[in-house]
Amino acid sequence: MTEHSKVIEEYLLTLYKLNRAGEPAKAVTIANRLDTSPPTVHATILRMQRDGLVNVTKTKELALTKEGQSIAEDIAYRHNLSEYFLCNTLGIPWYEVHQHAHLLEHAMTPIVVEKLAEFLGKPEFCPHGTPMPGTELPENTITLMEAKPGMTVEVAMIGEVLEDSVDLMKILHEHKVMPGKQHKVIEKTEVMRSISLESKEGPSSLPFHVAEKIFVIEIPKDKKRSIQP
Amino acid sequence: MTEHSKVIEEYLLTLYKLNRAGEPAKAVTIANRLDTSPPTVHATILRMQRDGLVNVTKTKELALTKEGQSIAEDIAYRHNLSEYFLCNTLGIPWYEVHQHAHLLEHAMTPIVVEKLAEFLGKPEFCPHGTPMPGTELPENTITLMEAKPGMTVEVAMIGEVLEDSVDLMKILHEHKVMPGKQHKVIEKTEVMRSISLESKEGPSSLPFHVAEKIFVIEIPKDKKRSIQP
DNA sequence: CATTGCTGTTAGTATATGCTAATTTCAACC
DNA sequence: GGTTGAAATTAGCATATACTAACAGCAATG
Repeated sequence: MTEHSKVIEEYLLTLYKLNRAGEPAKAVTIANRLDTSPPTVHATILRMQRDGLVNVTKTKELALTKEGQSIAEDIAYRHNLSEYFLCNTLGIPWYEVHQHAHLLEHAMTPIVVEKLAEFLGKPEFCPHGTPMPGTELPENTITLMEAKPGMTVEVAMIGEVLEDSVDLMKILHEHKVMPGKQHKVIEKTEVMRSISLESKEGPSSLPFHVAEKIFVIEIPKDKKRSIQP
Repeated sequence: MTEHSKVIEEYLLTLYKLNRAGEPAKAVTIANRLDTSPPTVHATILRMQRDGLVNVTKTKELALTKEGQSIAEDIAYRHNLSEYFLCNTLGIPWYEVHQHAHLLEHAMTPIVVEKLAEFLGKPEFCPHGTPMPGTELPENTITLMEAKPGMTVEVAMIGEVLEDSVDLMKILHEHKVMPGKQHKVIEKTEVMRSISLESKEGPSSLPFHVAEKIFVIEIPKDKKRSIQP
């Protein structure tokens, strides 16, 4: 568990998130996500291989080593814990915390992590609904894309890819498409490539590529809005 | 107010602290404080000059520019605020917070600083008694070296130079030589080059070089221990 | 089967940060 | 006034992180 630079920590976290999202972990993907040139990514991955953090398969897939995985989980935890703190303790809007946590996650000593977790009551999900490493979303979680018209669903998690766009996040917030809120799926129109929803706050419409990254749980009819005032 | 690297922020903070302690700000001093070789310090200072953060006088003194000063104050504020948070909110011992804050101070966005300050109630002193930039110690503050035998003093601030040694800090803690605590000055022995104190917690003895860095306020006889249970 | 196009890789640079060894500068002291 | 010693500086080098331009490899597609 040596010390690693901010850059290396970013790469590890990116690989971790790609894994969790079930997306292939390739060098190009990192280049896109981190807005870095392919040669730079290439060189950095060579160093990470040298340092035993990743392995590169014959098909050029990047696989975290035991150590890489372990460090990545640590960073993800620090990130999610920071977000929880910023949102619930400091009152920064949930759709803005990501960017701030992005810096903090690299600046927390193990003691700070431990004490902060205690202070916050060992939360298991960040404000976007992302489970801490070691925790999982409920079995019956589906993406909003998979939800059928007529269903009432409760938002469980806003996919991490979406967090990078504050503008989009803000729109989701305005329509109350956020963890814990319930929405009824009205229709999915192929032509518009969008899904329309209806909630207490009014109607909204989300493009398919966004709906794919929003995870929800179906709410049986008789339990609708059980936790909504 | 461009973005500056962690390294540059460290240099700025070091210069700021040297200024406040009234010590001459030379390149060697930075080299010692930051445990960096003189050539490295030299090169870094050239970059800082180039970027308008410091000026070098004919006598090789390093002087912060307006901008350098402003950024340095900002960093000092983030540092002190972090320490206050770690100590008062998370319950990390006051003599250990410095090292953790050392990382956090470079990872706080303006919004986080603002919200954290509000949450903490805009504190004016860090756990070591260091005033936030803009705040000053009371006029009648003296160093423990200047206190006369027989005086009862209340510790106001543990000089920042001492914070780097956790071992020393821990000893100060064990003897309750910490902000807010009162001690009676028993004697100053030149031979031992140390000062002996006496408090409710018992006697203690501090070497001159440490006593020079501890700032205290004389407590008039009739007010002794007014705030101590 | 050959072309197209994405992905990966090499080559060549640049900057910030770090080091050691050697040299210069300058003030203080004999 | 000359010597000495600390401080500054130069030279030479190394590593991590970045870039562009150019090229290689390989799969999918016409």
